[in-house]
Amino acid sequence: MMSNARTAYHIHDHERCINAALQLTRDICQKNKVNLTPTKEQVLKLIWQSHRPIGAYQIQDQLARISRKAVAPPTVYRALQFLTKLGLIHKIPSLNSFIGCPFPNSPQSNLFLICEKCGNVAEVSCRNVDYLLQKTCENANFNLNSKNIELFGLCVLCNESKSTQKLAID
Amino acid sequence: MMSNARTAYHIHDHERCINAALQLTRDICQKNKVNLTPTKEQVLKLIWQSHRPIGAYQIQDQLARISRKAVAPPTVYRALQFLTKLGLIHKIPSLNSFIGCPFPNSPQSNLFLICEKCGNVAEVSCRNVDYLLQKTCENANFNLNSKNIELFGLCVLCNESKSTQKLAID
DNA sequence: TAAAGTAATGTTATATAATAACGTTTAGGT
DNA sequence: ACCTAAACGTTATTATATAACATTACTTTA
Repeated sequence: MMSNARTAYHIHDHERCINAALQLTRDICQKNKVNLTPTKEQVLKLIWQSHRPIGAYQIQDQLARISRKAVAPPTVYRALQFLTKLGLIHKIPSLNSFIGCPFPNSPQSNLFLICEKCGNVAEVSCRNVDYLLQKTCENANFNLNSKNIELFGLCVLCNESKSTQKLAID
Repeated sequence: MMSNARTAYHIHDHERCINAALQLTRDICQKNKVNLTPTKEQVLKLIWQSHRPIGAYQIQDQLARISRKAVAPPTVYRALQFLTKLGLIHKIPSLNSFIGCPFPNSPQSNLFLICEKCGNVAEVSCRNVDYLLQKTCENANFNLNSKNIELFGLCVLCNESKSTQKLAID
């Protein structure tokens, strides 16, 4: 089982998360012979600025601020599509927003642990879950291709300080 | 394990699905002492017209046609919220659309088997999956509240006739 | 190096999905 | 008949996403 729940839900050196993601991204782009343009890299960085998923239009705003010029939605959505195809980011459909993938090379598909209080999302990659879901689908004669698994609840920190903590906002 | 995959993905007497859903709905509304108004019942029927999820604006169109007058989005969304709260329908976030719940009384949360070809969706309620996900969350110190599990693939029929079948549209 | 090709980006418009805010109607209860 | 609360209507707006086409920039090869 792989998971970034330990870092995502605790105080940590987030620069390391960002750098790791960037490095992985560059590797993967090179392997796939695709071009990581400045805009795309900037979008990736914006997504990785925290462990909270970010919406396309928030990205648009921030990108416009950084680049000091107007940015239209297609620019953002193109970058999002590019990064999604490579497995570098994921869309969380129930939140209409996007999060960086901590282990884009993982063969398993991923669960999202979505903290309803602080908004942070951790990703878990688990063979047992994959196996059981595969079996469940076979029972139903369903030929499984892909999954989106969103689990909502409270992360460690928010759970410990249920009443005192507020929704963390940048 | 409960599942409506057998009916959802096969030719069947769909009137029975509709009637069962209506009966359950009336029971549940009575139990909860809430009022199933004609509009809400009509929306439920529209959602249950097939095993394919339907969007809010499709519901709007059809509702307007049936009632022979203009229907605004809030009317639809109110009905959707009402039915969702009672567990009678589910939103499938990745499709921005809504599907009737075949067993609203089930204590487990549900998996959606989404056929990417015909668009039909079956629901599966499975204790093992629930248990394993609960355990997985405990490992991550995550206090699980609710889930959205969307599985994409091919249903029996579409899988058997991969090349011949088209996307079924009403 | 000029021309052609292709990848990336810009631009404008529009489609699609959801909600806010407030006014009106209507169905019981007294 | 009158009051109240729930349901519904209405208008406007916000949020999310994509279509279609123009332009730029980079590459490659004649």
